[in-house]
Amino acid sequence: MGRAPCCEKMGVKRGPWTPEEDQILINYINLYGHGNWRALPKQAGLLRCGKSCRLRWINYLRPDIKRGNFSREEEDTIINLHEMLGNRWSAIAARLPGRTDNEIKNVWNTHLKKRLKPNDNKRQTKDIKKKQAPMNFLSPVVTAAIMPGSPPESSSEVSTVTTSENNSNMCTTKIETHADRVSEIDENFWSEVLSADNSSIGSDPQLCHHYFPSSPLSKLEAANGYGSNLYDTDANMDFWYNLFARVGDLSELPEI
DNA sequence: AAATAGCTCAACCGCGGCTAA
DNA sequence: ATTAGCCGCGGTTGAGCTATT
Repeated sequence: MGRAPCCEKMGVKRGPWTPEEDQILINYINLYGHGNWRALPKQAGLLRCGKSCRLRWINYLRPDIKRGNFSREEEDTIINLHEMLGNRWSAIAARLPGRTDNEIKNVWNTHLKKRLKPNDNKRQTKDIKKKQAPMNFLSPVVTAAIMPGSPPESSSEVSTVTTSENNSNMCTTKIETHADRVSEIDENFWSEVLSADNSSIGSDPQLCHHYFPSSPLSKLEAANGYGSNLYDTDANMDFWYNLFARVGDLSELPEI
């Protein structure tokens, strides 16, 4: 059975929004919010379907929208995130404050895709190096635990073994890269991660779950629930990316 | 100046996920 | 367990703008 159309085609206006319609929508949402998009147009007195109203608000009228051209930093962020996430525009947008998924999708399709094409390989190498840069928001102790030596030369050299032990409140995680490159990370490591500054950390728990289903975090979570706190608070993509880049080949990150 | 090709981006479409009945 | 409705997402479209011929 097919789904009913989102709105009746008869009597519903389509196409570009007029300033008057914008104002009506803004006024209504400012007064009553947007609990029910489907009911909104009727209540606000707009001859639009709810979907159209939602789109207009999300992509254009929201007060926190950043207008104007993308900075070089924003473009680089999009490129990096796209490399990891693919066409998950909303996930990418979540990490670019003030930018919408639609806008990012447009920028990617019109500019960035073309820009990347000629020297894709060079770009990827550069980006991977960038991702493996030291994490300044962590202490030298933790950084050293994550980055015990130079990065592995090739994926074939890397073996990943992750274990976690739970002795009441004590939690120890071993990350082995080569057999001769073993780091022990004690509970101070995780405490430090938990207390890391939000502004520098950001959050993307979903991404961590996607990328690192068998990560130390997941194992910790299974062992004593410690990891679940991390997911709920400061799961930082770059941080985890760097961490697990140490224990596995970047190119072997699981597909989302 | 006119025609046309290329580009941009707001808006639409259809699908899948989620949830309540 | 099934169905219906809503929301959000990603892909696509097309009007309007700009550059080129």
